[in-house]
Amino acid sequence: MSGGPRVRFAPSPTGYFHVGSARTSLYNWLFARKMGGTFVLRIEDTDTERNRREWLDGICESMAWLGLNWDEGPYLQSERRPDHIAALQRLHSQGDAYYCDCVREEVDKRNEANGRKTPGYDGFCRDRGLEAGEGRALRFKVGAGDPVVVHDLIRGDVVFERDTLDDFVIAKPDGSPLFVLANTVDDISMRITHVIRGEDLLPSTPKGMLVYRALTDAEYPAFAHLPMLVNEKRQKLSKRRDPVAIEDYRSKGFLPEAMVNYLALLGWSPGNDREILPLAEMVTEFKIERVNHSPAFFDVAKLEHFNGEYIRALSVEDFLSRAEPYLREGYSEAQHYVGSFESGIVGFKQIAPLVQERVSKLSDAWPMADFLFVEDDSVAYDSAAWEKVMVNGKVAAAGMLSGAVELFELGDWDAEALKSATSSVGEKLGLKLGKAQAPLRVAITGKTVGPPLFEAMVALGRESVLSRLKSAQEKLGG
RNA sequence: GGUCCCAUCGUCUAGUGGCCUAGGACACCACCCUCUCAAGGUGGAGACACGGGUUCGAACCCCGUUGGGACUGCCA
Repeated sequence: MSGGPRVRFAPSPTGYFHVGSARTSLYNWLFARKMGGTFVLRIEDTDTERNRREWLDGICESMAWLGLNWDEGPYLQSERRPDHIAALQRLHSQGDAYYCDCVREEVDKRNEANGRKTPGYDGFCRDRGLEAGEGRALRFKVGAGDPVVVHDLIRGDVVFERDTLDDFVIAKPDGSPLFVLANTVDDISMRITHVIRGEDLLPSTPKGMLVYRALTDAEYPAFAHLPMLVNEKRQKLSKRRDPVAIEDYRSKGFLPEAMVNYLALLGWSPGNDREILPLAEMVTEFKIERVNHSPAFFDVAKLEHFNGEYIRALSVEDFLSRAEPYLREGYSEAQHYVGSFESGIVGFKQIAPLVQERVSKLSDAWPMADFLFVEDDSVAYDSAAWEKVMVNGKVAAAGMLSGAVELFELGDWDAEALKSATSSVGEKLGLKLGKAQAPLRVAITGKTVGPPLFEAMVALGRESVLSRLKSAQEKLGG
């Protein structure tokens, strides 16, 4: 493939894969797919203090899970160090960079003494002609000249006067290249044509452009700065205080297609009133110019709704296979009272469609169906449910249980028959079906809510149901 | 403090000068459906931050104010 645009997603592996990073990655991916371009994955791991191999693996796994396949990479920025060093040397020898031995405190003190309004670096070492040495960082010389204009595909032109740009550091005293340098050098050598990234990087873009021009006459890449994702306090999502790890959403039972769909709509809309749309359609509809300017709140409630929609759209077989790992997890964490997983799953398969339309996350399946996995004498009664239905409504509950035990012994064992049997027991007690089924539900599932009761009874089998009704009777009587 | 970005219902958004008494979705409320819970259906409440311009006409264009945010690191 040549000729098409080249974009890159360039995360730094310093933690779990962030929903904001996922959104950035997705937009790059959509753009590349839409334009028939190339999507490059580049890992910016130059900060050796904070980077860890496991985070890198996490990024790759999460991207694969979301279906964001990359065409090149992952390239490790750390392995491109020779290129960066060469660029550094070239900038220095060209006179575009100089060594500086100022420390923070000195600069601050000078700025204060000079009453300088912009408290950044003051250019103290610019003309001192220092050579490389201990404690000497390399700074890029911004100098005078025309303002730097970032042509942003989303925001239009953003103008930066050069005197508002400090001479920024491009290499540490030990020679390590820093972000703006490494990032720019890599974009040049990877022939990146479109830089699509978070708005937090907008202030560093003019600096990158200066480095870019000092290193090559090639045309600048086009830039597109995506609006931030924010929390309820409208602040940039933070790994420390906000629930942002893609891994966590995955383990809670969110579907990758729902996640991608939701993320795509955070800052972009196809323009008609459609929200739920398949990936392929997002690709054809995607236009980077249509991305919003303002920050978006990551609303888990809406994500859950999307997830529910996607779960309900699954075939039953697909739902079953996707839900099974979550059932296994619930099962293994509840081992103190469960029976065999295999027998439970047999029952689950029978009511799967009924569960499917009631959950918004795959992890909701276990609490809704755990009664299928427990031994008949170990139903875990929810204490509030027992109190409300069995204790407060003791007379009705006792009547329902004994009536049901009597009727369920004989007769057809299907949902319709069980429903009418329950109705008739209820009628004798002056109870409508809604009230009548409650004690049976608690006796059988331990809860007041769950999948449709009569189908659940069928899945459980006559023997188990009778046994559970009798256990409840005993507990109630005793 | 400085530089830059942003501003439509609580939230995500549609809207690119007349189609807007501003549309959709989530959340919320009510009702219907109903064996519980969901799902579904119907209805409801709910927004153009403010002030000036420009124009026959402004949510849309310009300026200002206010508010929010990002950056301001020898992190990325």
